[in-house]
Amino acid sequence: MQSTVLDGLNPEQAQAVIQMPGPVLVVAGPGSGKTRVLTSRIAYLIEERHVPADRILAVTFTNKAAREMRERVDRQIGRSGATSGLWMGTFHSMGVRMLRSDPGAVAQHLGILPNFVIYDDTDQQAAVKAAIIAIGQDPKRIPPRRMLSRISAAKSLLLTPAEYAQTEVKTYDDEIVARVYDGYDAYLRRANAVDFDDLLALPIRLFDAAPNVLERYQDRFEHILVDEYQDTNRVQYVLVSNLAAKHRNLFVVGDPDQSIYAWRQADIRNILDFGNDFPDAVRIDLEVNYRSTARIVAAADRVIRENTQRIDRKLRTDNDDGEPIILRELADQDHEASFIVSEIRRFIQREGVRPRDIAIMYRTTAQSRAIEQAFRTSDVRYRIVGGLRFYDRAEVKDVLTALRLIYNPSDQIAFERVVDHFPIGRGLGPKALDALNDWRRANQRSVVEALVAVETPDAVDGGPILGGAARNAAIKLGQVFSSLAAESRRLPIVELFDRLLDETGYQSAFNQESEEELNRWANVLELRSDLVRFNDLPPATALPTYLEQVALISDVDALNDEDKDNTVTLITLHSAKGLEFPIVFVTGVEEGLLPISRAIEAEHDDPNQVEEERRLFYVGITRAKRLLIITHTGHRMTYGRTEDRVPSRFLASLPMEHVKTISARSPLGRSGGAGLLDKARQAAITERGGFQPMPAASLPTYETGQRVFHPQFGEGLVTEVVARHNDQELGIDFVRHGKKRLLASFARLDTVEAAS
DNA sequence: GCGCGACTAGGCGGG
DNA sequence: CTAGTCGCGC
Repeated sequence: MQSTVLDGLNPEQAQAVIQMPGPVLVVAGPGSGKTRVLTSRIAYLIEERHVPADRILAVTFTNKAAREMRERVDRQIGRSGATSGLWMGTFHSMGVRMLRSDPGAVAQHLGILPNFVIYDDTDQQAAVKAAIIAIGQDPKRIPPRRMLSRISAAKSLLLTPAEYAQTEVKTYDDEIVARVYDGYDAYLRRANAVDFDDLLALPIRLFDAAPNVLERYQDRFEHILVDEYQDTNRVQYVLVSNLAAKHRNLFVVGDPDQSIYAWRQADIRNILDFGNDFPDAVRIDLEVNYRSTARIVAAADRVIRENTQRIDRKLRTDNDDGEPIILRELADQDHEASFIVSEIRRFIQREGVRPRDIAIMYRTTAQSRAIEQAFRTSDVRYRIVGGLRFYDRAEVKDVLTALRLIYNPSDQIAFERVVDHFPIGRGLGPKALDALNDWRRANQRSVVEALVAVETPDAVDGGPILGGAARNAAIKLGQVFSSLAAESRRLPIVELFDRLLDETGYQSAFNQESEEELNRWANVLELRSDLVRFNDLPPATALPTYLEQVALISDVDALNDEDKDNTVTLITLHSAKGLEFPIVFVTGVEEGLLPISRAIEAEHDDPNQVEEERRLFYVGITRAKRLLIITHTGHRMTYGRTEDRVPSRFLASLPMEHVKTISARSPLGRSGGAGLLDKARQAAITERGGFQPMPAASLPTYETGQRVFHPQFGEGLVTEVVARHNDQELGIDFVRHGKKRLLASFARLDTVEAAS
């Protein structure tokens, strides 16, 4: 049978598509066509093996990847809806779906009611903080952030608070973690909330308590496919191997060299030890890179080969050499930013490059600010992936949180946010909140029930006792939220939204005179139009569906495809995994940033962290298809302090025969000069106890035949040098702009040190 | 209980 | 630098 889904695949790819039954591990290098293999395999299962779509589970790293993969399979099969019934999504969306599918069992065995909400990072921190205070500790001495990552690590090992306390506590610090974990867990259960780790761990607990639920899934999922397997953690491994235990058709794809989430408890052993975990597994290597030029592939290969924790293999490609990799040193982050923007303008204007084909990558989100600034004063449009998400803006989060409280009246964090941020919460301070909270806990009621009981004391338990202003505020709040909760079951969601804003007086919190506040109000209205898409759903399901979608959305998911043609992408190296662009800038490749200082500090005890940083650089390099530009600076401002920067150690492994190096050599006349000159000036200041004019001798001198780089005209060759008192007049033949005559001191030239 | 200015501490990545 | 907390006067 000649199959169309195998057309155009190389032998290894084709084998990966058809290899079955049993476990399969595909080790797929960057650009080796792994997405294509995944979609082809799904199409093959459905079309050739006649596996019903609803008996396939495919796990992806982002929702966006799931969406795109589904579209591709549909297209490949040539029949829309061919994949309906197929489970495709992230581990987290799969987890929440499982918890929603068996509300009875979930309530009975896990004590979680069907209207549970998902806590995001901010909510989690607030809950941890409450737990720290509850055990009589000071959140300033015990940072919630640190506690949370310890708790997350414990959950990723499937340890309950009791198990953690019993087996993991060795120091006083561990003891604190154990107690905070216990309090945090209780807090979440009281609020009928789950966190991201719960979405993975709770299904497993459900399977333990109700084996029939697990069996149902085991029977159903004849084929399970997992993408980005190198970034799965212990819980995800347990989940997947449980689900695949019956049919054993587990197909995982990954690249150990692109494992960049160890900090999130991803365990590289999942992929390295796949053969031990599943002894009958077939391993297939995809090593041919179809994405990048040969120079880029060579650079990637050389960079990653320095790591010790890896499977030894060599990347290959049949692609052309392409253009040299550009390694550019700049004075500081502003110079770096303006260089990037001027290069991009040149690409767009002179070479007809589409903005969507360009990406700028960086290690930390803070680095995007300077670049964004440079874009703002240009005519080039850009978009930032990550950073402050729309849904994280204070005003948007306020309204979302209030919607959450309508849906789940036990949501303590949501309640406290409403009290703090809505006009209707005025009058309720810490004392009143304590009284409400004490009553609620003692009587096992929701926060909204506590509010209602203030006015109409419970026949059995009485009600919370509040005085004066607090009492009135609590009564009002109780009325509004209990009536909104009742309305939510019959009103279309947009009307519910309007009622919420109306009855909480939220609009009056914005000063309509101030431009900034009007802007924030506009965001609230944008949220409203976001809701319109859900307005046709039955009122009972619209709200939970919407809240869930917002909770599970990732930065990359939010990547707005509408105007992608006209925008350059600014993205962190982490978010860039899985994407590709013809032109890629990897910026800030400096010690302390890439590798990040924390990894360097830990290097002595744990070299793995620096290795992960190297993999991150590798991920960045391998995103580029045609042209790779790497930048680093001589000094950089961090927290208002300017620090000298040293080029990253990773740059040493670049194959110099494929790299064109341009280092900063900043003549007078440019603010914030770089490198040598600046150091000379620094020395002059310290030695003579004050600023001295630079001696004329330190002006850069040029010679004919020298290659130079101009921020506007690009690369050129010095053809003529005429001495002019303390300066030089230069004749330069620019590659793209022809001959120009420039004065050395004003030309802002850099020298090109190595060319190819 | 609220709103303001002063202060300090964090210092990365994200479903 | 920036966000979040503290402590004051109202």
